[in-house]
Amino acid sequence: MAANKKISSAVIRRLPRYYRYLSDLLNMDITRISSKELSKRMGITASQIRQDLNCFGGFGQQGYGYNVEFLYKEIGNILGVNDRFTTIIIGVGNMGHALAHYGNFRKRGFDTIGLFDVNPDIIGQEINGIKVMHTDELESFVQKNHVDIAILTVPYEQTPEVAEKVARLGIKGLWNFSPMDLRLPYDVVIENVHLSDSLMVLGYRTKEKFGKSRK
Amino acid sequence: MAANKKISSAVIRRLPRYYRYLSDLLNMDITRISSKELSKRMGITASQIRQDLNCFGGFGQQGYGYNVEFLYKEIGNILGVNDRFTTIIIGVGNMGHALAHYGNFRKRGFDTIGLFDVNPDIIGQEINGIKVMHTDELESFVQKNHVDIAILTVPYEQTPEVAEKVARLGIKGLWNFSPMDLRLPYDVVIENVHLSDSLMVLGYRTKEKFGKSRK
DNA sequence: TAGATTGTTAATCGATTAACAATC
DNA sequence: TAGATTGTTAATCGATTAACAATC
Repeated sequence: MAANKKISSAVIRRLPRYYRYLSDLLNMDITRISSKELSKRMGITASQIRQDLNCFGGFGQQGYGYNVEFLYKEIGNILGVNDRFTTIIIGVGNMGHALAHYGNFRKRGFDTIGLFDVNPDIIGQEINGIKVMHTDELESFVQKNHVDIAILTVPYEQTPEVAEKVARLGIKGLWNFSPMDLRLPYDVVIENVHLSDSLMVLGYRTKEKFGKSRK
Repeated sequence: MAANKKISSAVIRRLPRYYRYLSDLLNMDITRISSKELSKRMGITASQIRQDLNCFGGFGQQGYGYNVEFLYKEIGNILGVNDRFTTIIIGVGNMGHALAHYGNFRKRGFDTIGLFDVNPDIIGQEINGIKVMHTDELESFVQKNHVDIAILTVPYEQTPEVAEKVARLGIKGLWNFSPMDLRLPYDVVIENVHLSDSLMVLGYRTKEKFGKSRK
């Protein structure tokens, strides 16, 4: 039976990964799995799997392992898949556009309910049944609709300003795609997606492993 | 003077972040910075900064700190910004499209030299001066052009197959946007960008911190 | 029951932080 | 020179792994 110690960031970041693997197992009609077998599939230790899961509860059974469907649902609940988070996308450029089209988020518990931009060419366009509104309408929209998470895909220079505005309106989660670390004087959870950082790490590792000769 | 011990993943992942902050300092015409001052800006300890940098060399000077421009260039070199990595994008859907347009990669050392898709409506389109080719032309393209990194933005089901093809052609770096962990029987460096995972972590943290009442 | 596998405690490993001598 | 700040070693902290009693 799990205690409620502070759960570390490392553990939390592994949860979506467990969720994906369990989803795959379900699709393969596998009904039970041991930490040992799962460890082989995921490339992590069985010990870590059991430790991680026991942060949240005893989901397994001695001598049996874990019931895949049960564990899948439990992790889904921990992650809030059934809580349904409402999201808005601010900045419907190429990246915002791509995210608006990405169907996978819905399966994971996120419903996009608003799109915002300042470009008149884009405003009024409909994506996945949602009309792009002018960012000026953001405030009244947020007053009428509960918004959990704002996805920020605005140009670099505008990011701090828009982020502050969003935080001031009381939105509690912020998914930031700009290559800057936001720090806000508001009580907001921020998750950064620094794509260039990720690419640079890949470049470094490729170079480190295979060298880099050509210009 | 740094030894050449194995540099940990944690350190490497911080390099692009240092690079960004140094770039900002340069833009603010700040010529020197101490680890203490940088630590305040970045929200990490000065000790960590000095430890990290000393994995690669003694870039500072006692009593002075670090020369911003020099350090910026050194980290740039470590990351390979001047080595110029060539990249191709496979799958020019919404995400591939967004990445093809994203100018930031060039500044960080990456040149997109090829775009590939199988959709006849997309093939022949030009993005940033590059024509989208059919994926069938991939092999001959890679034989004629040195490609360091393949960016995979193909649909979920096709990802393993395309990844394998790319690896077989000798491409050494693979940036994967599909929500699956690729494992290949080839010597390839893989960096995953699991956007839904990141969003789920944000959802979890928002819920954890502020609760989640509404459906 | 015997075998398997969990939940959990203890041991290990690695990363972060603190401290300080070296030195600009 | 005196003050500041690095580079680096040592101490601490936290995360991962190992071990095993509990138990299905």
